[in-house]
Amino acid sequence: MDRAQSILRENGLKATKGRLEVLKLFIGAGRPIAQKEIMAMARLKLDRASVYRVLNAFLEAGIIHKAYMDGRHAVFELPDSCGEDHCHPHFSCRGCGATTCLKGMKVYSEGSPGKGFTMERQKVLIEGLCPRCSS
Amino acid sequence: MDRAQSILRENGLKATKGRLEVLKLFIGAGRPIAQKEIMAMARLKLDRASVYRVLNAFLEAGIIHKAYMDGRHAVFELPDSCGEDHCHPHFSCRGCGATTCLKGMKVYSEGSPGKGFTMERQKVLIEGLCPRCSS
DNA sequence: TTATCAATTGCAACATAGTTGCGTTTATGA
DNA sequence: TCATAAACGCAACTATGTTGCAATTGATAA
Repeated sequence: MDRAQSILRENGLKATKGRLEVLKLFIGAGRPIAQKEIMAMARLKLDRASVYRVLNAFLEAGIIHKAYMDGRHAVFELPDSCGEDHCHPHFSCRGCGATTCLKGMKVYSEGSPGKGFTMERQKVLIEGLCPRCSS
Repeated sequence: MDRAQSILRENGLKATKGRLEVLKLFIGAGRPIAQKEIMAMARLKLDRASVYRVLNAFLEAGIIHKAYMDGRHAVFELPDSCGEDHCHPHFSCRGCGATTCLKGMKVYSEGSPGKGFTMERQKVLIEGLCPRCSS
């Protein structure tokens, strides 16, 4: 029927109310969101523990990934166009705290980390002021 | 007398036992460290709250800066060679959890974040396996 | 050197993010 | 429809970090 349902099925996860709700929020948001926001946006009441379990199940299945840590809490997003090993940078606004994906930017690294280091993933977080808070 | 003392004086901070101890640990470590490590390495007993207050005082004064968030806890370091707006990337080992500064690497970004965004700081965290955990 | 006073500390309580155990409910597949 | 394993809600717990307050201590001035 809908996209959420088929994503869950593809990943061998039961299509429970909570999972559908959370997944639809991710699809609808189109930007990285945190557990707190999920609780606030969800129409049906979800238990905090259950939301974390849903997030962990999604993470394990690769349905979402951890965009970055914002202060003390994690921010998650659908992988969309980014691969596991290299993703678009994220922008975090110092003013309003909002998160944006900078899909138009690419980040290159120069030099090598050193002998013996195996690089698996690169996370880039850019901090500053968003258009609304800049003016 | 010693470097720690003069750093505190330059920044108008009282040279208390706790501050000297924490600052010496940073100087001695030569790598990013977390509050937990500070508690473990400190010879004289320091209160958890006091360590956080020392860290916050140092952050405010610019003596240290937050290298990045590792899971749920922050990792701090002396700024050394890196400016406020752009710093060397950090390497976090998936195996042993150790943190390393990749001072030999530089990170460039291509493209612009979009109209109206003001970029202030860029944080790069590279995850993978360190030489010891790779073999 | 000693007195003074604001800054700092230690303790305890609190806040927040995330996890876990357990009994109950629910989605799936036979 | 029924059986069953997975998922859920609740409550308790862990870990990181913060805050209020009384006691202590470092820097300055006498």
